[in-house]
Amino acid sequence: MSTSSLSKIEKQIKLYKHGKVPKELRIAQIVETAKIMFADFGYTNSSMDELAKRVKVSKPVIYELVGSKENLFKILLDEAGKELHENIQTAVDACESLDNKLRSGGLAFFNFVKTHQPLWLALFVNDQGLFNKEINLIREEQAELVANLIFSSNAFTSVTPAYIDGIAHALNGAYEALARWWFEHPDIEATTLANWIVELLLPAISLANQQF
Amino acid sequence: MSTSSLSKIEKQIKLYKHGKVPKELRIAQIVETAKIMFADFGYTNSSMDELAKRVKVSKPVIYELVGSKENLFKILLDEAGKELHENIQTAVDACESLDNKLRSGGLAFFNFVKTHQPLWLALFVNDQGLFNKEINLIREEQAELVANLIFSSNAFTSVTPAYIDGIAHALNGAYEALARWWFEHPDIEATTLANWIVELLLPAISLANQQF
DNA sequence: GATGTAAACTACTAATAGTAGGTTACTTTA
DNA sequence: TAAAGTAACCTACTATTAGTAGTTTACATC
Repeated sequence: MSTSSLSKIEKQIKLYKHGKVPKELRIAQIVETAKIMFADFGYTNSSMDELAKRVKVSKPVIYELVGSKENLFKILLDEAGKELHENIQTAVDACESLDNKLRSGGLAFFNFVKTHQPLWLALFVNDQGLFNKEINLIREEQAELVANLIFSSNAFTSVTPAYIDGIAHALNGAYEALARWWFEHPDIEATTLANWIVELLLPAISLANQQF
Repeated sequence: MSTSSLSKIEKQIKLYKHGKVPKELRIAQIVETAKIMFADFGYTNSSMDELAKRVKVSKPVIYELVGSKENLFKILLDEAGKELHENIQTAVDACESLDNKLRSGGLAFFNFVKTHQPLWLALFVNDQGLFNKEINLIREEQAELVANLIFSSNAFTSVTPAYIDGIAHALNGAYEALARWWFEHPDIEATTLANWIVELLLPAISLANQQF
């Protein structure tokens, strides 16, 4: 193991010979280590005992400094959420036209996801491994249904299978998100929601149908 | 408490005086009870001890019949997934035109979510209560960004605030879903993904701009 | 060198997923 | 109808893990 594999924080910690490290630095180390663990194992499968072991400190130190496992996760969520938001905002602001803003903002989002890979999964998707397989299977079924619907007959004939599959998943995600949003706006009718998405999609579909 | 509050399964179980109930019926009772608990408390906060207590049976019986907590959850996921899929398929098949199929399928989805309320949350969204507040906050921020982008200037001027907010969340959900899908199709470029969604949205936006 | 305090420790509790091995009520067979 | 077999169920445990009470140690300051 070369010294260069140590993070800035780890190097700073090595300077304290007898192991007593100032609060702020230790917090940074705990958060950094937890980030790795959550990304690697997910929330449930990351244990505070293991975290303490990695930080080479006893458990009460962890609890004194970050409060609880839940809170630790929230710290990381908050951090990542802020970074994500800033990235997209910057990308959007850098463009003039609406379509370029949209393209650029979307790209910033996907780049964020890519650079943070497993952490993004652990933070924003679900507890890793437990039921993702099953839920993804259901989503796959739903997406297939959507794909057959939208991309049947004459629409979108000149388009790749990957595009069809991807857009079907995207639409499915739009429905899921709208359903979650609905929980906080329960006064709205189900038919209204269904119409909203139809209105959003029909222009694109009509356009595709005209093109053949 | 009136007898009518008992489910079919509970009534059947009452017929067995000495408490020894056939396997199949006991399994049905366990699954039914677990469904209520997961919906009420979420996965993590539902304990197998409590489940055993409610079913009025010892824990090993539960484990003998359904294997594990994870498996129990998967049984419910599978059940709900199948029902959801059938509902939508039926609704789609009942219509002729594309836009009616889309409307009808969407409605079936939202109706499923509504009738199953807390169970849908527990099964498809996330472990209840833990981080939903924080994740929703981040989503709220993202949606606001999207809303400002899409619905700024002259587009969609004749539209309600609820529509704007809802569609912004839907779009945000589309991006999230596409990112998840991307994990299984890593060969695709981020710019491609960004373009896909722009292409899907631009026709609707252009149309809205023409209308004013 | 004595004193205050920040940083850390040992050794627990409580909750909970899962199990080993034994018991009880019902069924079948002679 | 008594013995044998078995399906349903039980008591009493283990292991893991989030979180805590109370104590000790290294260092700075006087």
